[in-house]
Amino acid sequence: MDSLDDESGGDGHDSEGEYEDAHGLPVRTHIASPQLPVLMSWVHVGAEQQLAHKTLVRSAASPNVSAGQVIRTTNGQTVVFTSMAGGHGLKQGTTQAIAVPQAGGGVSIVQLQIPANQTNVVQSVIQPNQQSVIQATGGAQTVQTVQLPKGNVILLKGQGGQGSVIHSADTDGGVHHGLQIISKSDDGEETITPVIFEDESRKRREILARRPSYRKILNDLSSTEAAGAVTAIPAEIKHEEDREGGGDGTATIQVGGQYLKVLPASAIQLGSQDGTLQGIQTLTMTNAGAGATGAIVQYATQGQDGQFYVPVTVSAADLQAYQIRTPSQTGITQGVVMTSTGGLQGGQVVVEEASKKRELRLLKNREAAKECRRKKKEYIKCLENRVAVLENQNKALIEELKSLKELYCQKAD
DNA sequence: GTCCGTCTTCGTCACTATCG
DNA sequence: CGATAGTGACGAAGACGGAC
Repeated sequence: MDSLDDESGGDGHDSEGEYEDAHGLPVRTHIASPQLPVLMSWVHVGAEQQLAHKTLVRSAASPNVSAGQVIRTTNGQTVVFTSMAGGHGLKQGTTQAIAVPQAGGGVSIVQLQIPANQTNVVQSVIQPNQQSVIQATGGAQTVQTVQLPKGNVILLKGQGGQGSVIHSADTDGGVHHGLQIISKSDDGEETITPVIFEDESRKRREILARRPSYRKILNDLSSTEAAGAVTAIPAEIKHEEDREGGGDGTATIQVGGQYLKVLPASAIQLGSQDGTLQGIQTLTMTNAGAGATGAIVQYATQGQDGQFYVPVTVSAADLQAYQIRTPSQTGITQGVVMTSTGGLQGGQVVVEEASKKRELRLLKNREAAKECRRKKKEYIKCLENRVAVLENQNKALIEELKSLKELYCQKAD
């Protein structure tokens, strides 16, 4: 682990460590607190703070949260937890856990044990993907060493010298915690964004129980992301490449989810984006020649209920409109209108529009599916995180109970 | 190296909820 | 009521590990 590097901050309890993040940038971490950093909610730092990662910090501490925690980044890379004295902070003599979800996956559980009757300064060197240590000093002498699980990172990372400060102002008896993020740009301009904490984790759990979908669960996050705000996210909160539909310049017709490549020679070939055909097997159209009076369209379909309607004979003089329908399960009719008066120019516009419309829809749906899966992953991760946190809490409570029992027995003796 | 089973990821479809 | 987003279900493709 890196050496600890004490440094006095505004409250006199600052100390910090340094490591390189995943991008090779130096990240200095700093956790200092006479009590423990007690963040009862997910703290999300949006893009407007120019942070490379979402910052999610949560503590599984008791609902009695004291005001005065500070999470500070210097050049966007230093994290400071500071809890001011007073308020309804963590009780001394307890063990607390901070769960830190990782941007690349995984969750770090930081467990901090606070000795009784001592002033606690928690010093930390948090190293990614390494076993790290938080030291909590009690008073002048006592040092409590707490191990962080592998892979822990408190992600508060800025870019280009930008820094962010999450500051909690003391408020009314610790009931509400007016945390703020102060983003400092290169020119020294400060942007203060309030951190909205919901009151209790229990409330959030209840919300979770009522929420049937990831959308709703993550609604808070989404809204705050859009606003660029830093806000509390329910405890159960919470990217990629696209494949563009290729176009070879040939007009395509969309029929029942398939693509018909329209060739100038009045021949229609069936094709799909991935070369496979579902349901529609063949579609051939032959013109008897430029002067011919008829066109024969053969359309064979297989599977589903692929009904279709095609004119079998058409007059060259007429505006020939072929409408091929494959009533899908949704009832959406994907019609194709094409003219065959010597060419397919007029129909190509319509065809292209339909094709583009479909491609756009597929693209959007693709994106939506990705986003949905991402949220689902996050959701599952958060549930797992909650389990870990609650297990830690449970362990701590058991320990506390044990010690109280011992104390009681001693007094009884 | 090959085959096979399992797992993961992704695209698509179908359906529902929501919104204007 | 139509457009859109969200999500479950399904299948395809690839990765991966184990058995041979």
